[in-house]
Amino acid sequence: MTQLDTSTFIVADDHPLFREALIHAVHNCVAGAEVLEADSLASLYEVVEANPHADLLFLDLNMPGVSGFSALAYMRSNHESLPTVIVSAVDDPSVIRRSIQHGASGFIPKSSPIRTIESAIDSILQGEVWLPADIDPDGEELDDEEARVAAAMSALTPHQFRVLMMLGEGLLNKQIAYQLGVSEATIKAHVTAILRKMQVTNRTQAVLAVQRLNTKNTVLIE
Amino acid sequence: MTQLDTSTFIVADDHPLFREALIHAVHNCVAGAEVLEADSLASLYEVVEANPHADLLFLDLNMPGVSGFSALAYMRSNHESLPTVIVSAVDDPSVIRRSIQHGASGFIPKSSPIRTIESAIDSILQGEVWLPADIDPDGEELDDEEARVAAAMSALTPHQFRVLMMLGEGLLNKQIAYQLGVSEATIKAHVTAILRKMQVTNRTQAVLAVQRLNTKNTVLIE
DNA sequence: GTTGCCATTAGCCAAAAGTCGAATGAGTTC
DNA sequence: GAACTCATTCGACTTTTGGCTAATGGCAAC
Repeated sequence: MTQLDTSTFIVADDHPLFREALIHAVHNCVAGAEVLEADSLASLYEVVEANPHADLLFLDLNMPGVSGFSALAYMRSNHESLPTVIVSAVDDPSVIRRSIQHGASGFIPKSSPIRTIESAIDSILQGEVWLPADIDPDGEELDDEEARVAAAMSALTPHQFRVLMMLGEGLLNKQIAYQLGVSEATIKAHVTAILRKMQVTNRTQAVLAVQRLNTKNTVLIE
Repeated sequence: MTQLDTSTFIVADDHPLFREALIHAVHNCVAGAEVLEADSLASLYEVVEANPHADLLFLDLNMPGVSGFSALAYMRSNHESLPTVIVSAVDDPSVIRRSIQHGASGFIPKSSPIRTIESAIDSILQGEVWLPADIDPDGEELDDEEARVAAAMSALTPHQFRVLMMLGEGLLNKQIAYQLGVSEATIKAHVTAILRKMQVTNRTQAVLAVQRLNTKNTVLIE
């Protein structure tokens, strides 16, 4: 059992039961650890901003508000000092490899036995990259387009990122403005900035770009 | 070798070499068969409409203009009498299963040996559903949302379908109008009809719906 | 402190998107 | 053949997008 004073962990997952199990595992690894929870992209922002010096983030790939590597790419560039471990029900080798390529410090399949999860946490706390036993992280290169999109998304500011995710739900500027509690003019300004940074000319293309970072993509270039 | 008089086959694949190989295999199975080719969604429309009584269509899942099950879903409902066999470089079990669930008469992985492909063609011509040896077609149910989208897309008219595919490329109404040689007003009318049938309120949402039928989707509902 | 970046907003404008109603023509039913 | 349905087409009209300018305040770097 690793012993760290007042370590802070963040568990971002929309499944309460699994969140609880993971928190339990963390406590077994680090006595007295403080664990914060988030069940959506929105709450993740709040928690991370309120605790900029957290030690480790456990991030589910699919939560309300994001699906896929978008949140990971964003987190890695906007909170570089916060190591992020992906925790996911999807355990496709390509998804695992891409998680690492997008900057994750590890990948824990939800199907892992508790013992395995705990030893994974231990390894990661010691600065190692932890992966399921049968995965070769260097299997394939990251698709060029995917890398380009991830880089573009990294350049987004926090608000821009949130807006982009909401574009990805097919929302109108007006709806986004209402949900974020700002004026529509603000959203338009953000959207314009997003389109520029993503190098696309309209919102539909921006959404298509984001889709490239979905877990769901199994690259199939020919 | 099955013997049929003046059988007509359509091979839709954007890879010329593979098209040729497949045509060769067809000729080996059916002497004197007529084989028509298409290398894109656009040319597929032309060929199918010019030959409404073709006997079998070999369809690649990923061609210029479509990617995923969209074309399959559309073909199955707009040309019910034309059996369609999916031919694809992707040989993920879930993709194979979904092909059948979307109405394909068989699935031939591009990696199959020629002998296997020929015996597959033979089986299919005799009305059987042919699958790679190791696939259980009843593995999993089709995702509800995916089925809903496929059903909605089946209700589209030929023009509406073409327009939807072009929306999926992020094109403007103006660009679609130009490519199809009609006025922008016509495209707008089509888009409105599409939005209604797909039960969404704007083009971005329509595009997101189409994405659900991409090969690339590995269903991950929780 | 100045400079730069971010977030916010307003206002204006042009372009694009979407809705409605209407005309045409093809095909079907009775 | 009259009545009907439906795909396709289009113009007129409204709403949404998106670009541009400009102004404000906050925060961080140098």
